[in-house]
Amino acid sequence: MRRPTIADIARRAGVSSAAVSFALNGRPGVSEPTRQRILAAADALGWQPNTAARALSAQRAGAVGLVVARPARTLGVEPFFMQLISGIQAALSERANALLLHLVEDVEAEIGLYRRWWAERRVDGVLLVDPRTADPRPAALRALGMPALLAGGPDPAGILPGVWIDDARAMTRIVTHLRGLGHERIGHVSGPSGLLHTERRSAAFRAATRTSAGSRTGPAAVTTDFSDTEGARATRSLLSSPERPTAIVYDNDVMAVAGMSVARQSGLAVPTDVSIVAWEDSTLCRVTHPTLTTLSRDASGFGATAAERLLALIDGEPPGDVEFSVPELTIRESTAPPPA
Amino acid sequence: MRRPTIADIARRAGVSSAAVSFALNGRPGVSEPTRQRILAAADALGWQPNTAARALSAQRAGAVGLVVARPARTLGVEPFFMQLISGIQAALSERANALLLHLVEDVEAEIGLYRRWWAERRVDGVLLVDPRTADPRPAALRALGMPALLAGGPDPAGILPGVWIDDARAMTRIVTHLRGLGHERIGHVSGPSGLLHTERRSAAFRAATRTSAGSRTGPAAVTTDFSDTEGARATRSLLSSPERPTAIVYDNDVMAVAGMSVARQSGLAVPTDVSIVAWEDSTLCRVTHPTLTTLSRDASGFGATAAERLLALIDGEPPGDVEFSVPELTIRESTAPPPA
DNA sequence: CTGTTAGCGCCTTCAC
DNA sequence: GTGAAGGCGCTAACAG
Repeated sequence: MRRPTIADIARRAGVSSAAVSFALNGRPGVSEPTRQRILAAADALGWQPNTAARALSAQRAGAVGLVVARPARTLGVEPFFMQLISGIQAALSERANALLLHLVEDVEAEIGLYRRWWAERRVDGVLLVDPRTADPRPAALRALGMPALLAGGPDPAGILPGVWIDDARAMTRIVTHLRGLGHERIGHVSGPSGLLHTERRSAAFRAATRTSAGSRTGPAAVTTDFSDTEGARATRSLLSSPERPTAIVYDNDVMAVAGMSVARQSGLAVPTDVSIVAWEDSTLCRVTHPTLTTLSRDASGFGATAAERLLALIDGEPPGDVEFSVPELTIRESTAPPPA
Repeated sequence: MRRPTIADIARRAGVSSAAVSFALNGRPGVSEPTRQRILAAADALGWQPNTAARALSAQRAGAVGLVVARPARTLGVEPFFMQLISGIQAALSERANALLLHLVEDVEAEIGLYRRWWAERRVDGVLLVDPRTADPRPAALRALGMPALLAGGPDPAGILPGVWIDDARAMTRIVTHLRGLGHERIGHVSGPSGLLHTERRSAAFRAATRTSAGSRTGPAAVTTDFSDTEGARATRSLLSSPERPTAIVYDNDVMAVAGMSVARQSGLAVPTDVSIVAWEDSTLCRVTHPTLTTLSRDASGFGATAAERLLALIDGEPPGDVEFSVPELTIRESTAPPPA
């Protein structure tokens, strides 16, 4: 049996298909009794709009895209992503939009995909994640004329509107906590320098650890590729420096765990000899001993906000940046006062 | 500037739009020189087919759906999922299909979404994951007449075709390895009993640990919800049982890590006093000390195979089950001969 | 207030 | 070989 169409409803209700369309979309043009009759008929038939037809007619795909240019391996370990997606969908579902997810190798492939999606009218807009310094994507998207929103930072190029979490204040919050415990030499194991949020955190770290006299109170920060291997290497480097830190802040959870192992192997106890803070809460941070003090973000809410903003953008509303809430610090067992 | 249409190409090449359609789809009806002229024109214009129009005309959405009914929290920690998605897309992209991903609360919501997607013609078919015992989904999908494929097991109801990884042989492989090291009392910390793959693993575990005399050689297996908390609890229970095992097999990585901590707190060394095997390799398994011996599956290849089968099903090819490769055992530091 | 009509962009039968 | 015409299902002008 064929799926019911508007024509079927029209026939059943004894009206024209235009009347049905009006009634279904709740707009003026039909009398109330007729509208009721039409709705009843549609309901009886179990009618649902055909996405393709609607998209063709409305010039709107009813879908937005999310492309991720990261190795799947890295993603799997980040609870942040799934939460983000979950939030994005909560917002999209409310407005009957779908999410197209695609994983690619690099930014070039990502741009290629945007080009294709836009030419095919497969999506109405896209959500960009992982903004980078010297990011080619905003300009490419502008050239395409494709609605897009940067989830993860304000666009330094000033091209795309963005939604972001305040990394700087989050970092300040962490450093304040450590300072409050009495730490003076704090280390930072950051992510790759090409990522914008990494840069923001590092800048904030430098600012927060600068003493009133103007000199820094800890060893230099170390950059990594976010992997456990580099997290371990960075930790070794910090712990063997002349100004050995009494606390270390890691830019993700995996590196924090790896770093904790290194500290222990070096004969240092956590948190007695060295305190550890991880950026991003996850199961991983709760199964270790000691459990980790972490920075917890509302990834889901962040995703929802980003999706809503994108939808508004697609609807032609004026673009605008939105700064999302500051993450909370969840204090667990890995942070304590420094050794006397 | 408007996006180019077939009519534009036709005008530019000086032919009818039907000729363009024939040329573009590589079917007879146009002379070779004309075809070339048309292709050149299309290329010059940067034409790409409009998905909505094509979908409407072809009665085919060019997209498949993947609904996941699990808390986002749980997913994030499973590298398996992202790898799976990555593989699915590799296969879909080749045939210009898109993937719609959606996370829901439970199986009822999942079925509701299938119903809507199908009524809206939003997707051409779906990939089901996490098959359960007494799973309502296959019957629901059959009632809808929606193409669907079970990724993760043969359908016990015999309704949907499936693609799966041989959990039984994988488990046998693990037990054989432990037996080879000399272990006789082996424990199993499994996932929730409602999941089919959990059931298969447990059954295989019971079969493999049964001695020739017919009695089992270890304590009873313990079921969990896959969380670190229950993994820890299960480990405590096993280690305090009268027949304390010298080796424990965990159904995921998070529980294995939690279990290792518990063992250590109980004063047992890993692997000297107790060996540990995790199901599913992940970063997590490599940042611990000792590093974990794990069962590594080709999630990406598995996803690609599943997607290909689904596409074939949508094309009307006869359904058929496919058993995917048996996972490899990656031997690391957490397994060793039992204490004498 | 209602109904007729003409597209949205693509594909495909059917005459030429 | 090629062109004209109609339909996929829905929406939006435009008359009635």
